[in-house]
Amino acid sequence: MGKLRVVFMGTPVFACPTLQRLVDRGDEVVAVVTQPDRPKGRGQKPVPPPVKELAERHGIPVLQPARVRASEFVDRMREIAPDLVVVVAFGQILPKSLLDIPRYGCINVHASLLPRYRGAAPLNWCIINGETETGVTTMLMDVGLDTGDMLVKRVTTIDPEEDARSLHDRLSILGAEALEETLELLAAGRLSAEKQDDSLSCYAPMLKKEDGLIDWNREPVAVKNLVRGMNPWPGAFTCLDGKLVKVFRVATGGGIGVPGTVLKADRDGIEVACNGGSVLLQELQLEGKKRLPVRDFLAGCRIGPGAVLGRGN
RNA sequence: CGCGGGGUGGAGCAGUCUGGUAGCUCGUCGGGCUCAUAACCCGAAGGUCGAAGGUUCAAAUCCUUCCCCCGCAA
Repeated sequence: MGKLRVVFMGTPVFACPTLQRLVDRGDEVVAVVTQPDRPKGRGQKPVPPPVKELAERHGIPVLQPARVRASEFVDRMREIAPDLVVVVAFGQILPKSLLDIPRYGCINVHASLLPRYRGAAPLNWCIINGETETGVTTMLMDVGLDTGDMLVKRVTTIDPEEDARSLHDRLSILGAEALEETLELLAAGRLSAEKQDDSLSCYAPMLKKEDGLIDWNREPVAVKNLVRGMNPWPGAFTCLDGKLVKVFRVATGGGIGVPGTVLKADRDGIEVACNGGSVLLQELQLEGKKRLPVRDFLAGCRIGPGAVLGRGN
């Protein structure tokens, strides 16, 4: 098999290691497709996606269609005529007309062990649900959402203290490795596809802001999993005096009290009662303020036993 | 021009509306107590109040411009 003409489609940081791997391998990446520059952050200035910046550093032509379904874009892809399309966290659904273009199809790197956690935010939901194991799966894309036949899997364990940032970084590397293995198998003619068992599937929808609201009526470990799974983005949160407080790190404790009530506040953390135990807030951020370790947080913000979190807003 | 909060000793904050000696909780350093300590007691050092200009007898505080940080929204 000769050198493949590859088109890479991806958008956020998660996709970068895989693109970088393709470049390092010497694959012929003839174009990179990514989402349009979008207004971001304060000031709403349009910001280029991380994949675009990486592609430009390597001198790869970048396409940023608002809608990949648009016929102009599909036509453009037909002109480019790639042998293979690699998709990692692109952010748009590919229509059949596009999937049919490359001879070897469209291969997607997905951040879960399919068929579990299909969808946009698999790694966050894995942590939130307290999974102890996850991984990445490459698949031959079809028109469904993450329903394509599976090619290569890589498994990894989730440390009980690990948060979404750490898992994100690890899985983005694992994804690059899984894709590389997939391409090697493809080149060797030994790539085999396995159908997904739909009865075992579950979905991991895009995170919404309100998913981060801490429910103090849940068990300590559930609260901790939420905090881990939402760190660093979008962040688990609660309310104090009508103000938003983001919570980035907690430990579980054994204190008993009315859920949401502060039991004590010292250098070890702000201990908050929940269902059947307590949680110690160790890193938090008050609305409009900086993210702080609990020690610094308490230096300026007087909060003591009896205060109640989660009311208001 | 998307909306809003903020920049005050090393950290986090109060003080700004109603101009008039720079304050709190910590940390640091020195001393004391203690079997001991992250605990307690005594003492000390450390700040051109984000920057520049303006008003005033007098500006952290009022006015103007700029820089930086953060929450919301995307």
